[in-house]
Amino acid sequence: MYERKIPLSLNCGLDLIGEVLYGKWKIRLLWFINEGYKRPSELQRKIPNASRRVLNMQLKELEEHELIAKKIYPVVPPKVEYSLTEFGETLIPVISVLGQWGDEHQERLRHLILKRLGNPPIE
Amino acid sequence: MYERKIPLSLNCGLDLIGEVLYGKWKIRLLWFINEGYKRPSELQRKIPNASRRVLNMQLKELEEHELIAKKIYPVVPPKVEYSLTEFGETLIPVISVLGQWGDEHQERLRHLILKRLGNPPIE
DNA sequence: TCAGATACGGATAAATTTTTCCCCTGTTGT
DNA sequence: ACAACAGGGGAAAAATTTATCCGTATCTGA
Repeated sequence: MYERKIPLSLNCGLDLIGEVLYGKWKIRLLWFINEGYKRPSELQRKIPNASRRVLNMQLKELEEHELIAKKIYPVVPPKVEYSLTEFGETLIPVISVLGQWGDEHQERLRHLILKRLGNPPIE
Repeated sequence: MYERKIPLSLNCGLDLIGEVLYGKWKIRLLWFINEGYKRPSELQRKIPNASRRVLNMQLKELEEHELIAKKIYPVVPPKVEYSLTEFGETLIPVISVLGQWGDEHQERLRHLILKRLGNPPIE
């Protein structure tokens, strides 16, 4: 695994939540799992822009942070299901607040973001 | 400036808020500005782990996203003060929710994060 | 038998972000 | 005269995160 070279700060709550939520797709993974999309292949279809590899890596991190649980069914073809842990569920209202703010201000945000970026490739 | 090569997604509120809040120090900058630390040098002292350069860059992005306003006093030695815009203020409750979650679960989080990372350099 | 679905993971490359280093302006204090 | 502080910013290196490409398995349906 990658070995950090720059010191980590874990002083306040913001540092801590940042540590478990940073990662391009983590919030969306939590969200979709909460909505009932449990299997890796379902999640990959919900987030087609992400490479299969990163989703697996981020799922593993979420699991190591005890936000989700992974259940492997010993069947063939393989079947895996993720679910939120109790701890992970406490994060749902938080993510919901984030999403609401974004939704409430969508137009303004979209405009500001695009303005700042010139002509970025979208979607 | 850096020119994006990977497409941006701006579909849902989560994408949008992510776009303005991602950046290692942005949330903390907003927080400290809200607490009354307005001048660049004060902010740098509050966040000594960040390089001076990045703070300036992230402040500029926050400004372009209209979350903060920059006032330059034409005096010598130079004096600059940042403040939250009305728009930026709407984000404070959101950040507060993030911080609270992190605070509530600090012990568990600290433990989980350190466990996953082996022996990371801290602070 | 071959294509496709399910799932996992190593190695390497590319993209992106952050740090480091050096330089600029002008005033104040020693 | 010189260091320190106030505020900036360009260029390049380093750190970190994501993407791409490949290879592992077993079973099902055409």
